[in-house]
Amino acid sequence: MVTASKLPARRQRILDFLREFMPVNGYSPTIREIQHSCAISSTSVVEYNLARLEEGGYLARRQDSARSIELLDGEGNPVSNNPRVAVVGSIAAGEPLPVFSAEEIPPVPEFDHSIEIRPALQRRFKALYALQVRGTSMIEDLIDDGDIVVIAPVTEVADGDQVVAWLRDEQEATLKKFYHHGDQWVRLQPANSQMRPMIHAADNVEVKGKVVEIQRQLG
Amino acid sequence: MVTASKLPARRQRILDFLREFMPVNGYSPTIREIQHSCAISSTSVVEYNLARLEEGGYLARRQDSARSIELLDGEGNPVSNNPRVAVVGSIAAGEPLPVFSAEEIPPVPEFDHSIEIRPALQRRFKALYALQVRGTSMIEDLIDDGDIVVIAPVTEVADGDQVVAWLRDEQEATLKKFYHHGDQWVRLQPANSQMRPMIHAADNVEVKGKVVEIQRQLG
DNA sequence: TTTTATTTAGAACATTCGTTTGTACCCTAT
DNA sequence: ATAGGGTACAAACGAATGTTCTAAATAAAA
Repeated sequence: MVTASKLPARRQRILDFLREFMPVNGYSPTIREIQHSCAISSTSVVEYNLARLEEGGYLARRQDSARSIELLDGEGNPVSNNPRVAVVGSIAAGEPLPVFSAEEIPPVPEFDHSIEIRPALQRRFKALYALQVRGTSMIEDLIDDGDIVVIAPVTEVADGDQVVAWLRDEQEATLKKFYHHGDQWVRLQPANSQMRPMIHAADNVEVKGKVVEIQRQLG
Repeated sequence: MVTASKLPARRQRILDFLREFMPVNGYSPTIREIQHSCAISSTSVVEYNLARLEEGGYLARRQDSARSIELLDGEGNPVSNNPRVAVVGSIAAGEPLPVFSAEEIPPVPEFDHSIEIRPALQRRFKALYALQVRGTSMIEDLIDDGDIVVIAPVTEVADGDQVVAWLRDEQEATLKKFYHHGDQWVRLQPANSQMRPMIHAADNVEVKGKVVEIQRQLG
């Protein structure tokens, strides 16, 4: 039985991470994945807290078995884990995206906002996240203001792909169509005839991922 | 693509074991568990056959990751209780839709084509189906030629909803935006300024459902 | 404060488990 | 027969991953 008492911060953070990770990925993280995602110095700390959580009825594990954590509900039944991805922020042409200020895609976003995705998507790509589109720079590709795009963090993209491009010098992320432009340059093209394509030095452009799904709010 | 050809006995046995083990346990067995359960002398034989099964589209695995086997169906989609809806046909302005010649939405379509949807959708609506859009009559609502729209078979719709409307007299189904037009009339409006709205007698228009999701094929 | 329980830390260990390599077997077609 | 593809075997490797131990730090209780 899950007691309602408050958990220590560390333990709560681990639990939060599990509740985010497992629906998104469809499988359990390893102890070391928990360790790194929760900024814990030792696997033994993770092990210790997992043991406490198991005692508390929050989860169950199999002995000696990799990726065997199962989240439980208040009655000790396994909780369903439909795939979700976190909406980690918004993106638009030229608008800075502080989330990407480092080079990493945020593994544990503080957002409590996530969207459900088709299970097929999570299988095709290792990690996914979502961004809400601001503005109509991709309107001719039928991506509207307010739409949510699901991003696969791939670095290899083909011409014409809709990509999240990180501009190193400008420290900005933008959603654009990607085209090679000679060897040393890339063209980032809005899907909006009122906006100009931007040519950038290839080494100033870091492709953070590409759009693999668009979700629109419908009545 | 899964070929219909018969598998070697060993390989079939492995597949059978997976299909029995995974739904029951909710997770994938390891190579060595397969090995022992199928009385195989070496892990490399399991590995070899798993590779063949993966090539054949029977399953998918993650590289270097324990317990990562996932079973797939004939279309490379996951075998699971993940919600799917049948793509029962295509729809466009003025184009007949024989599927609706009767009044029923086909509950168990013979189609071999279906798409996966977010589980949340299935929870919200009782029955769902999908149509592939032909033409650009809804382009200004960002529904493109080739897009697949998921339809919830509701009869009550609000002005502005994107609906599948069945025209009794014309025996046609069309995808349009729906507006009341006085008491006895409805206006079916394309989202395309080059096309005209159509005014119909209310009792000639049968709303078959409304669009609740749009899926677009992306690279 | 003193005492006790809880939590964190670091390191090493042991096992699990996917992967690779080399060889042999068994068919079928040439 | 022989060559080649498909399959099976055995062994070993190495990375991934759960486990354990000891000590220190911290929080809670007395």
